[in-house]
Amino acid sequence: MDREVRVRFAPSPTGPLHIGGVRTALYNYLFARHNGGKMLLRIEDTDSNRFVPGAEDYIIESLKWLGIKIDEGVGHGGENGPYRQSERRDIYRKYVKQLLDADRAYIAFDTPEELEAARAATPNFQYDASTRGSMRNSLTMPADEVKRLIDSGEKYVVRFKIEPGRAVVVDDLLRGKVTIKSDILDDKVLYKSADDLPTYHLANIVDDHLMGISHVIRGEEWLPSAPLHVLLYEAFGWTDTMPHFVHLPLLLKPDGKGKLSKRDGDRLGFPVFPLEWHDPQSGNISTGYRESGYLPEAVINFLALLGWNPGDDTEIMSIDELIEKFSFEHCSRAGAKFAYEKGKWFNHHYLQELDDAKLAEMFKPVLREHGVNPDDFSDEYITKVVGMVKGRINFVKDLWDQAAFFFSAPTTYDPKAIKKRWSAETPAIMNELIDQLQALPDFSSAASEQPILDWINANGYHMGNVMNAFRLAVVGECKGPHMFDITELLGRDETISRIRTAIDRIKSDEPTV
RNA sequence: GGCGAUUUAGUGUAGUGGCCUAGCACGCCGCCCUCUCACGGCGGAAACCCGGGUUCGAGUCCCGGAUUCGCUACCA
Repeated sequence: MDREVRVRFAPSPTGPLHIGGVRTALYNYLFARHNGGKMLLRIEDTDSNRFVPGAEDYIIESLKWLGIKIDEGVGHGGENGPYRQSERRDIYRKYVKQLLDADRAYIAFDTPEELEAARAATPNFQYDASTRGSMRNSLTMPADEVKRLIDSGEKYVVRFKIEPGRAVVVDDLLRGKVTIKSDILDDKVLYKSADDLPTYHLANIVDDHLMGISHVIRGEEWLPSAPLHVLLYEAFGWTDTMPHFVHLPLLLKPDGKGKLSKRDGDRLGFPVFPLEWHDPQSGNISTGYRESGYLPEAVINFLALLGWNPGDDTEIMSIDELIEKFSFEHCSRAGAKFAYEKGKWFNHHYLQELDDAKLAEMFKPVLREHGVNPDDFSDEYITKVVGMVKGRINFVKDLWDQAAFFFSAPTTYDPKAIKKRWSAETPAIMNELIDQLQALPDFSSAASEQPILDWINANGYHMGNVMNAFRLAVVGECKGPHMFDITELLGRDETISRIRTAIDRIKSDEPTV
């Protein structure tokens, strides 16, 4: 394997990039970088019917957000272009002709209706050596008739002529040699005159060859057609430079059966696309990992481990570490259920490593969404808040649930907490507490905690009840960081004001027990 | 139906014939910490698809079955 490593990610612009496609791109990228090779991005838009505007830009932006860098290809320049298949018609035409001239392919005029009829008539109909003799093609029709039909504008396709009786071997780096009998292959359509475009199979082989691809790393759904591709390389006489194949296992539904689909994400509550997608046809909006608050490094780390491992127990890895450790030696061959719960954990982990000030910046838009103007608070204040509560979040937006009380006084009080911690004597004790707080020479957490605790003990009050009533008054419920860290940040005036409000409201709004 | 791939706890996985009384992580449960919720620390329940073989010895090798997934288009 002395050849320069060149891999490609070749999606179709038929919609947003699926998370499974992202993983394929990632493995391509990791493998290329690990071996000092190049990663190309090719857009396979040979199906004009399924083209979706915006999909191409979406793919490019997604890869960029994730940090998967493209060396060559659509949107990135390079010397082997064009990298968009719809712009390579001249090239494909030439190679189709080559196959036709060599008698390795033929022209077929059968209409979709005729094909359907043939399939209906014969149980396991397949357009191959056993049936092509009875179809309308250049093998069964006189040459001048073929020419006349073409000249008259009759639509036709070019089919690959597969000879039966051969054992075709695909050498897959992950699965070893996979052998298939050529008899079960059908005469695949390579080119359609209707839109003057090749199908995937032809375009793929021609482009991979011309672009010097050394390794074809793609999803397992391509394994069945890999023998066809091998045959195509043979027909073109390119076997000596045929790329190595790697067919990656698929991403499966977290529950149930089958491969992961967009519906699963909607149903179970997780994104299946890297970025938010606005469907141009339906107008529907699908959320993305980015918009859902995932960090790209978390998505990358999580995805990398879905079907691959470094050979030891290491789980937290930066993209550079992944590149360093990546190899197909440690790839699994079975499909992996999409363990999105673990994805959340990765995000939690990477969020903890983020600088508090950076997290605070990311929190500001969330504050605005909840009607809080972050400019009303200092960056220092928001940063401190974030530092206090970030340990309990999986997403940036979770910060609001944990820290809302730092930005506005509670307006309601958790009824269960009231029942448990707010008795008839509580208001009096809270009033005493106000006096104590007022008397504190230093309101900092470190300096205020002990005096207050001492006061509680000296009066024989119940520690849990007093502290939780205090917390209930300030926070609105029994949760949150260390009480005195909260009050230090809030300040003496705000703290006392909240206690007063609570004494007032809890007494009047909620019947005390 | 045909063809191919696949199979370790609920999930992602380690394991390349003895070091496996099967490891790690997520999730779950418990304990500790504690004014609360978390975090963290400690601990727990939980797996080699089944059946044959080969071998002194099999999660690891061979055969058969089952399972699951994919493909079976003028889609990729």
